[in-house]
Amino acid sequence: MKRTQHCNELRPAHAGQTVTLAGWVHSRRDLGGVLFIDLRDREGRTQTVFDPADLPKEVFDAATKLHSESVIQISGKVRARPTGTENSKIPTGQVEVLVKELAVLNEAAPLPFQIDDPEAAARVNEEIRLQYRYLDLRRPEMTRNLRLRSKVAIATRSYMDEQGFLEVETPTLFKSTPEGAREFLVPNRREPGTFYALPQSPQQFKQILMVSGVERYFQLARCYRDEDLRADRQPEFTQVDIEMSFIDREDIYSLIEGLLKRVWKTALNVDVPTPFKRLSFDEALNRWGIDKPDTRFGMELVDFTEEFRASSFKVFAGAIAAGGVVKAINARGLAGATQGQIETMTETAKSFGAKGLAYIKVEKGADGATVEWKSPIVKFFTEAEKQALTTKLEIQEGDLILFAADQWLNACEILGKIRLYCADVLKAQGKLTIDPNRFDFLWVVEFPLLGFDREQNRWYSSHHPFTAPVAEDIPLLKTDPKKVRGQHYDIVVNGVELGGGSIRIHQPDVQKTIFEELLQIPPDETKLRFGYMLEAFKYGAPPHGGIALGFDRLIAILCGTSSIRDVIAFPKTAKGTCLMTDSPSPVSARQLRDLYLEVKAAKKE
RNA sequence: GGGGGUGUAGCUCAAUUGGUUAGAGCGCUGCCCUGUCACGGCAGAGGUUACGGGUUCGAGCCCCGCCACUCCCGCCA
Repeated sequence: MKRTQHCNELRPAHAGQTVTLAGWVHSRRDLGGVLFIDLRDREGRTQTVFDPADLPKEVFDAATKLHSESVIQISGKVRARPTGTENSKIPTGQVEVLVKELAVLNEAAPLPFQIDDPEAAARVNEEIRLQYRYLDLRRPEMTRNLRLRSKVAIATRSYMDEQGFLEVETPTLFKSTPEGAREFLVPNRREPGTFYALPQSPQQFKQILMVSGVERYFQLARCYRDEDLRADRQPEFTQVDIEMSFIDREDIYSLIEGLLKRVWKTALNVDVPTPFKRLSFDEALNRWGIDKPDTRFGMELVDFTEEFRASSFKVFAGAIAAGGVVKAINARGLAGATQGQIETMTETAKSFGAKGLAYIKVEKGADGATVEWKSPIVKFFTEAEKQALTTKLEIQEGDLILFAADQWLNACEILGKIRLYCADVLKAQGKLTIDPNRFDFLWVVEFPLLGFDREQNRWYSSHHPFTAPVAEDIPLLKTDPKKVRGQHYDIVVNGVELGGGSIRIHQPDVQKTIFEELLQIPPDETKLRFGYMLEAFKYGAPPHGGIALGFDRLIAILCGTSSIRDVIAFPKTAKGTCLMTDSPSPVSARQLRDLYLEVKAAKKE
């Protein structure tokens, strides 16, 4: 071994021992005579002392020339630091190593950015951090993220093993199934014109594994989707993929609650209370206007449909007459919203097809004593209507009331977006604070199985076509598909969708109804795309279901970062490129020829 | 595909809103300094203001285009 201890190991008890350490030059403090070098490795750092009175001149001179991040190995004697020079900021601060020997293992060139100052390094442009990712990853914050990710992966594996699950790997060279996300394609050299696709998820393989009798499957599976990226979306990402046989929804809930309890305990030493709250899709929309509510703050949606049914304010009464609803939220403390902020919210409403956004600013009146409702619409309201608003929204001075009048889903979603926007504004103003250690876990259940696509005039699966309907709703499939609830569940924490899954259809006739009658996929196409699955299901398919958790998002939440790039060792940019390796990149004419491919796009300069 | 933001020294940022020779901190180079730990002090080098056009007597700043990074919408069964 090139070292006897790591850089976070030496304590006063080691005094007198001769040790060898190796690592990176974290910082150098040359006082002209004595020279200090902080040596850093993965575990921490240790101060080493070079004393010219005690060292050959060549060794001391070599030490004075060392650059930050050069890799060195030193040997010397551990000693307690002289009284008054201890450093309480680091765990090894009571001791230092008096260097006798120095070996420069690798001399570092001047750095493209500093990594020894955490605050400065965190502000460095991400473009440069990605280009020199190996330097970025040396920063303790990034090392911590990698370490936490590893711990959670291992905790997940051991929990799943304890629960009787088998870890099974599934192919990444898969069949193209052009439903859902756009796929990455891999040309097949052996038969020109045919392609593999990288899987969007191991969905079909894991269901086949249930037919195989595996009963309990899991995998930390790499998934690939060729869609545009976001802070929480990468073209390749990792899922904790799970599938079980002979179970109901309740079994999945308790399994995942146990897993997350274990993960939070392992990663943060936090005890997560279980079971988690459960919300129906309807309730989530009704109260928070979104199917992944952040319940760490209030500002819930309040319904005023009955109060305004006969209103002389035609915008509201008209929406209700057309079968819609009137809902409102109270953004407490936001009466001082700027014109720009109101404008932003109005644009949000309009993007959902609303004509505008009705609001009331509740401010101190001109006389300074009474409270005045400043709003273009309040003149249309009766006293009874105003009274209802005051009571149900608990209106007081400083409030901003925002309305949506539209079809139920649309009205909810508009206010759901605006609620989150208001929360951001209030957070920025310091009027809303959320405990960073608070985690509001909840299940959202009873999603509608199907949605209706007006443009294509057909139904589509709101989750995926293998999701089982709630048993008692099966008769409705042929009479009133809209009312059919799916056995689908999402796990949500703090407004982030951590994962989702469903109990699957295991009866071929139900599956056939979904494919052919509702999704209107022609039988021959069904056979082409899913034939092997339907075939497999003919030979004894157990009832089964599963779930997939976004592992990168999970780690990001645990690390307290909003970008999953911070928890992936080598992430890609928003355009899907790798700045370190400069990929994707062109290939040789020969490679293309081997694949029988021709590039038709104009060459870029 | 659409919208917003950013791009000035190796890094992080300034540049009095179109006006003389584009500055600072850190880093880098050299010198000084024997108890520092973001060591300190002195001196120095370092710029095609992302790139390409345009307007102007004059552009880092205004206009057009383009590239990269980033955030959002669409998209992500």
